[in-house]
Amino acid sequence: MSNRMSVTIKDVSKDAKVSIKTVSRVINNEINVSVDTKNKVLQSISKLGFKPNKSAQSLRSKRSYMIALLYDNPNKHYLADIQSGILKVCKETGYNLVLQECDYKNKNLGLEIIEFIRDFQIDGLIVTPPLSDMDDFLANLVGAKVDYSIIAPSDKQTSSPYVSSNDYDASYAMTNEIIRKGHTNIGFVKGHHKHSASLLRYTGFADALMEMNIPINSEWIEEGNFSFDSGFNAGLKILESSLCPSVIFASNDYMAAGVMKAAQMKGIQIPSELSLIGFDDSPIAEQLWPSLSTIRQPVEEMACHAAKLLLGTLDGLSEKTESKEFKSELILRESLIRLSD
Amino acid sequence: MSNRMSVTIKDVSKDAKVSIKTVSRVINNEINVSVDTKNKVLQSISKLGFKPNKSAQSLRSKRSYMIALLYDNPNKHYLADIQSGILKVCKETGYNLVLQECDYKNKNLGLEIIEFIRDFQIDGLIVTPPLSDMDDFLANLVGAKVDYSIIAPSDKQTSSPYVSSNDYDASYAMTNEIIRKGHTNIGFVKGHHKHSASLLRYTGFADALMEMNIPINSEWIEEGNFSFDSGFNAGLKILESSLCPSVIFASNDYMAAGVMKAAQMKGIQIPSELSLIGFDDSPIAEQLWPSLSTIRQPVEEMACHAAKLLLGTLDGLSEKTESKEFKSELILRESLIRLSD
DNA sequence: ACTATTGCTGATATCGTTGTCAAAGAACAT
DNA sequence: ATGTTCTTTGACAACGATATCAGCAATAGT
Repeated sequence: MSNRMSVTIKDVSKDAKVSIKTVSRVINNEINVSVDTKNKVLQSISKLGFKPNKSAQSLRSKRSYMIALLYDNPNKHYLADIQSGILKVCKETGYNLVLQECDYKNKNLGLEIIEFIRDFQIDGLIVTPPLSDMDDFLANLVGAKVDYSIIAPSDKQTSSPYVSSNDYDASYAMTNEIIRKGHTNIGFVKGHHKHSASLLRYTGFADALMEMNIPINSEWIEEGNFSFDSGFNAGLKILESSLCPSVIFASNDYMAAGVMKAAQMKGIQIPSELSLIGFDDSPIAEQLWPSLSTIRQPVEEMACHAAKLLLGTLDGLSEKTESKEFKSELILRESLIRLSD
Repeated sequence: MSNRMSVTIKDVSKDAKVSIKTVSRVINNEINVSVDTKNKVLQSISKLGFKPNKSAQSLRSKRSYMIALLYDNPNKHYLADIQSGILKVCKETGYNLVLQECDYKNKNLGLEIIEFIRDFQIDGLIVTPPLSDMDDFLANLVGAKVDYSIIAPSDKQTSSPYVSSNDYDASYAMTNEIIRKGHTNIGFVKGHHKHSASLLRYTGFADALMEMNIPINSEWIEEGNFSFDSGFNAGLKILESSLCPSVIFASNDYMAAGVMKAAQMKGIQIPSELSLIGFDDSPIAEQLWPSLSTIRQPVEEMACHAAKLLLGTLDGLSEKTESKEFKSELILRESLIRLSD
């Protein structure tokens, strides 16, 4: 480590000829410090290059300046985007991010997380799906007075700060786009039923069909779990139906990629014989051939906002950030074609 | 937060009827504590559910029990694997991981990282490529007496603890496999020249060809930067050569996927007209159709080991872990076929 | 028997902050 | 002039651990 003796609040107080408490007041932006003294202190701080010692602050104030990201999500790109969004805010505010992988099936998860928070004095949590959909887990947190913000909650009536996306609307809009392109035989691969997004995406799809009086063929509806393999299996099943759909809409890109592989193995040409739609605009959407039409969510921005929400409730000071719903964007690529009938 | 008053070393000392220093000795596994007192103390600790306060420990001992992962790598799967490996070790040892994204082109990176370490009292670093290949950056760390371990260093003579993989051997072995399958017209997409792995992978390839007296056609050698797009462009170039190779070996799976897309767009059938090889066994290798033959590195295990190396040097106590080279494994899938000539 | 060494223990200082509380001075009301 | 309030400031305790050093008992060495 650096062997250079570090500058403490004491050195600053000596240099500025004030008490250490006054320096502390300046650091923490407390009121009741005259402009003159404040300037004097600030000058000494920058002159000496003083940085408050986090451990001491943490010990005394019971705050660690660390927040934790809770996740149990197999989608690494999603997580990576979430992480970068949060890290951006952390960097600005001097907070630190620690990662905590969870097992959503673990019955003791609530207690374990609360213990983790107590051990490391974690200031707050950012909770991602599917944990964000587990109401009893969240209730545990509330009970222990843990601060947190939620990404993509199931229940937007929640009193907790959250960011969400318009899964329903996006799915509805994409389905309309599919119909506009002349398709009426439409398959759908649902996501994992534990994720609230799964239902929203399916409902948006189903409602759009219903409004256009297009019947749903239950042979063409399968449930996956957002993984490539589950998409592959769903694809095989659907493509073995008596009559094949002309397009399959999967609830995320990985499952769509799975469907694509299933089709290719069966010798079905994409997109000429089968159009394909994904969700999320993962990198793989662009890397497949033909490239996937999909729906882009601003995941990184959402995470950014979630972090701001959390830090806003932590520092009572900073201006309150509000919960927010983010809008998705349809991305039309090669995998969806107009049906020439 | 939990409003329950937490148990301190003082409570334990009172309960066990010893001094706080003795409790501290037990916690830290110091010598010179009699078995009797040690047991008494341990009993009180578990009875009261005492957990040492990290901030206080950190303040007094100048150790934060936090290590940082330094990265500037666009491959999110790779990073995710690295992270899980490190987290596994952290969980066992009570350390915490913080993430630090870097910009390898930043001239001040060394100084900034040293400042970061000082601010947060980070105990040590795990350095990943391409940062692990920047000798002047590493020299900075050494100069500031920062502890670190390296993943995939360029220079294995280094005195710093490292984990590496046998890139050269793996590439050599795969090339032999290609030749054994009857191919002699072989293209290669190099990786980013800043990564030491790029050279190793290429040299293994080139040496294998040379030994079999197979000439290298420079029209078929392109350089990418490990991204999908760079692979796509390299693929386009190679496939516009006067004569096409029967197989292209790319230095990672994303570039191989790019080559595949380029081939498909040109109407070249894979694998019947062109075989394809990747490197890394990223998830995409299995998700493409046809699935990619590639080389699997035990990235997560490597990261695990790197973490152990670092923590080993931090705790002088724990048994010294040694630097280690990990072996890769050839994964043969659909994208490589035997040439019927 | 006497000193030197070793093993075990505890009183107290210390790390670098923030919290408590009281005091000094300015501003205002009476 | 006097009392009351408000603003600004500092002395000192406190957070919960580890570090220092001294003391005491037990063992070893002569």
